[in-house]
Amino acid sequence: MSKSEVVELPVLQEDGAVPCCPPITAGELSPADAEKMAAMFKALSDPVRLRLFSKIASHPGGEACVCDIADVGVSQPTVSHHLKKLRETGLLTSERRGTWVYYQVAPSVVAAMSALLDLRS
Amino acid sequence: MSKSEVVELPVLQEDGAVPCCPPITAGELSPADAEKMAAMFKALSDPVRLRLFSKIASHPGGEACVCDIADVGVSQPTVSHHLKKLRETGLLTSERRGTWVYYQVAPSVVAAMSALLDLRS
DNA sequence: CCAATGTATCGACAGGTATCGAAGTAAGGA
DNA sequence: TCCTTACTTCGATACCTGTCGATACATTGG
Repeated sequence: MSKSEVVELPVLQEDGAVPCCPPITAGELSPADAEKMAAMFKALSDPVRLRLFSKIASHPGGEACVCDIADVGVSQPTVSHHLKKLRETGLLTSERRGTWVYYQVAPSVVAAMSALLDLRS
Repeated sequence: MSKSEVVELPVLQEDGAVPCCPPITAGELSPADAEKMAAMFKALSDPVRLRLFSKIASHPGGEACVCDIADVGVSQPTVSHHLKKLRETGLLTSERRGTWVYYQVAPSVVAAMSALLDLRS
């Protein structure tokens, strides 16, 4: 849980080039690829999680303290629960700095999602 | 249910230019926008639905008969249930032609999703 | 060491959802 | 008209998920 190494979304290969799955319109998804992609979409399928993710992504540097984004209309434990889900899916990473915990958008997440949607053309 | 006019995803404006929601990284999402976007992601957050969508999207013309895509490892009623959800979300449209029912990818769905992910840069 | 603040985990509960078999509807052919 | 095929709807069930209050853990400051 408190690993210091970068945790990457199973969907995303750090290798730079090709994401896990072919573009969604390029051909029939394999069951395995569908499973991975669905997990990513699932993480963003809750309005509260989407707002948290958006708040972090739109912060300068793509990172924000929990205290800066916690105002989304649900209790503090619920915010923590959603952030954990986003972290487990690999969309966010977290880092403690003193009293506060900062969440960052995982590198190349948005770019990888774009690739899945076939934007190369 | 059997409307002949094109049913469009609430998330998507047919106007061509701007989708309902600003790019996810451009700023904090409003609660209302988050709700709409989450609904779209939710529709794609199930592996079976994602495979069905992918099968249709990768078919020539972006449409396919149910009989052509029903082989995804679940019962036929379950397939129908998932297709209904995709239709209700506005990602697919359906049309009966004689014995068979054809599902099509709703126009500009993928493009609109791309816009949400901020691919302008 | 203790208090205060920020964040995470736990346990419980209500509501949602994926799945199935069975039954219903629609179209075409004998 | 009746049967067959294609698909949808219905009802039931097991599981998953979002939410909360209470509690635990972590860090800083006194």
